[in-house]
Amino acid sequence: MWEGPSHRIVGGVNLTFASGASAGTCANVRLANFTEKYMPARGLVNFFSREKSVSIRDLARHLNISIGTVSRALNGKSDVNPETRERVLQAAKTLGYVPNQSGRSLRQGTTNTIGFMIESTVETAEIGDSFFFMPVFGGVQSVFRRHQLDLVALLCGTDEDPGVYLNRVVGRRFVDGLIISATMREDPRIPFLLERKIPFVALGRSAADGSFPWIDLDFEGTAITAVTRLVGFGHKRIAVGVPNSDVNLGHVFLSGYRQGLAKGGIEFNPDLVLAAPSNEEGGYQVACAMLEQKPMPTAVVLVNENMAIGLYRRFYEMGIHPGRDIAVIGFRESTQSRFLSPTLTCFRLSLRDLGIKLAETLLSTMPAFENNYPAVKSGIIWPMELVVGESDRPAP
Amino acid sequence: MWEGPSHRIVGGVNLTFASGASAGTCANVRLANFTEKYMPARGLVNFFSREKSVSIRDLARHLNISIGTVSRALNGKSDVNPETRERVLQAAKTLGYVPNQSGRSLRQGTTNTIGFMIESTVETAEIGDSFFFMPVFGGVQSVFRRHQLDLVALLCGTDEDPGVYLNRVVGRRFVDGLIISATMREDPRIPFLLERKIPFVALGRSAADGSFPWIDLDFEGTAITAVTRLVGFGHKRIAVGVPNSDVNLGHVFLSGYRQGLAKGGIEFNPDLVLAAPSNEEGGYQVACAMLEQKPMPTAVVLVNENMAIGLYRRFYEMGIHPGRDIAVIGFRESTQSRFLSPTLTCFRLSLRDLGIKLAETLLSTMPAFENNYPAVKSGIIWPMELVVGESDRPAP
DNA sequence: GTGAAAGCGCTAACAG
DNA sequence: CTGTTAGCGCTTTCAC
Repeated sequence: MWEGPSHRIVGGVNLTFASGASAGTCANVRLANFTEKYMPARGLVNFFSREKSVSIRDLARHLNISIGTVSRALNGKSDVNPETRERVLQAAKTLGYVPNQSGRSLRQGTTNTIGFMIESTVETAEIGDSFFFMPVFGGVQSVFRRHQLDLVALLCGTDEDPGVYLNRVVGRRFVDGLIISATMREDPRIPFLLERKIPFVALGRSAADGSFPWIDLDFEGTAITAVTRLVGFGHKRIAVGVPNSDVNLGHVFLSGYRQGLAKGGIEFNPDLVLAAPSNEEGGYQVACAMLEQKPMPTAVVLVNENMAIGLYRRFYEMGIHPGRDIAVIGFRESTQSRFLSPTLTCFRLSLRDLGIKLAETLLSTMPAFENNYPAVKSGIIWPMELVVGESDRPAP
Repeated sequence: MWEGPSHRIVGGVNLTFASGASAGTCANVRLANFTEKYMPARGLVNFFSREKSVSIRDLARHLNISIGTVSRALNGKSDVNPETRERVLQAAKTLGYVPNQSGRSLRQGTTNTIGFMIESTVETAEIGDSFFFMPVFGGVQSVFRRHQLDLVALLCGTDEDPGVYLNRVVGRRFVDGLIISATMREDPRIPFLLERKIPFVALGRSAADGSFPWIDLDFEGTAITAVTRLVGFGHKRIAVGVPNSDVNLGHVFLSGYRQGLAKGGIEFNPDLVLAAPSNEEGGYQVACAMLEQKPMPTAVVLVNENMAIGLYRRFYEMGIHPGRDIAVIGFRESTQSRFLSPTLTCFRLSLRDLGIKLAETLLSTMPAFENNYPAVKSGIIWPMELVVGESDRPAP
């Protein structure tokens, strides 16, 4: 993992400073030497029929043994002659046999597939950049592979109700378990899954009555840390950018913001709570709202790092420089936040580790795997460490 | 769709200018009023058993008719008494019946599921930001919904070979069709899918011998347009940032770059071709490489808009301002490129429409749907229109 | 217009 | 250790 030297990591008691003002490294630039031209496509063939694939019966016939034995050999059952097993495995390989999942699922009642439900609506995609999800997926998969489980992302379209979608997915027995994200404050998916006894874990808390397995980023802690840091710099008017949807993390973040203020002896001012979409445009709007206030806040804490880009832009248009004229603390460290100018003060976490924990938590709730994973006793709040950038240095 | 007024859209013969220097809008900022604190989770219940779901047999028993009739009623067959159908539908609703997909698939040989294969490796995720994929997914789904097809994203992990993964997905009969992305110059997935006669469409050309259905962004045309524009501004030393992987779009983009140079009467200089990862860090590296050259190129064309962020950063560190001291043209217009400072000159496309076309192209190759969709005669190059930002105005 | 029955590919139970 | 068989849930003949 590449790390920009201009960030100082502040985690727990450790405080490290890096030298230099450079955000990146110049290593690994290679000159390309592509000379060939791409080949234009010719006419298209038609795809009329799917080839019949080889079934377990074909395999058995080919080996002149029964399908039961083949099945047992393939599934690693103990009561099968090693030599026979070898022959079966060999034949399976040469014939290109892959078990039909529908057949297995129908028989076993499991699909060996886990779904990660992500919503593609703009509003709910609070943490929805793929450079968020991709490493999380990677971590999840690294665990699932050990158990021959496949991960698929379930894409609930904009024009479909998440509840209806979930009902279909669950009813069809499409997956053995679910990871849900973008948890709402009141999220009907949770009682639904609990009632159906579908194993699941939520990426994000909710306010739902009744408990369920979840992991959430430390929105509360980061907000407290950020506000406390700004108060320490002498800031008094600290704005906060929160989502304008009912996604629960907004409530949690705001709670932390208020706790941080209280800790610093500063009175909460509702006018400084600015709700906007958790993206670049939302950040632009937050900056606009700040500019209208008199006196203008001297600092702002954002629930989402993408907001920083739009916020920077609006301030840039006004000749206001973050880190010089105003203090900005973003949320999650991302490639972008490292390469912004000025680099963004924000919080770091290992998305891959988060994915691993999500997977382990899910498996601990599944009958087939619970022996391998200790039951999670309660929700998990994922710690994040402060990464000091250039955007929040000045005291007012 | 929100549109930043500072961009002038230049598409075909139309040329529109917007006034003002603002990149965004201040509308729709709402003050939040979240007062309640989130509820902490209590202890966890254990999830030991999945509830037995209602089968078609249960439904039949409940209605005192045969399962065959129930099936026909649910599937909209004509030879069923309207009254009976009504009773069945009603009962299905009240009992919460959802057909088991494995049963259907086993019987019908289709899964009613389409897979969109995305690779989570950093290197291959050339166009891998979710604000790319999400709208594409949305478009795809809007078409699939008409045919009761579900879209799932197939996540090929970093530690798994795409070929092995694809083989498993296909062999298991997990999906009826596939959309593959991040097409490599020589992509073994393509002959594999062609040979197995699995319906698919590729997002991205390849150099593969033999034809197949694909849609690709106009990397060639955009490169030509960008270079021609820069040449028109008087630039002579124009660098190009391309991917450092074998993803085919790099070759195509470079081809367009060379064509643009040739058109402008400028000799191709291999030293100006800079290969780097298609992300912020890569852009940083490209800027580094440019800074080392003497004389420094006066303009640069990037194959990926994320590179612009890192490139901006490196130039910022050196006090070099894009749009004033150097000309930058990025690739795809994104929320980020609109909110960068200066805004990025780049190219616009409708990702949703792209998704729609992908879906339609795929369906045209599937026996069950080909009647509804005209066969695509060859690969499709998706047009993009120039969006003039602030990053490329000056002639040197 | 409906019921009965076969069978998709697979695994598990049981008999030998 | 291996073969036989039942049956997972569903759709689709075919008979009536």
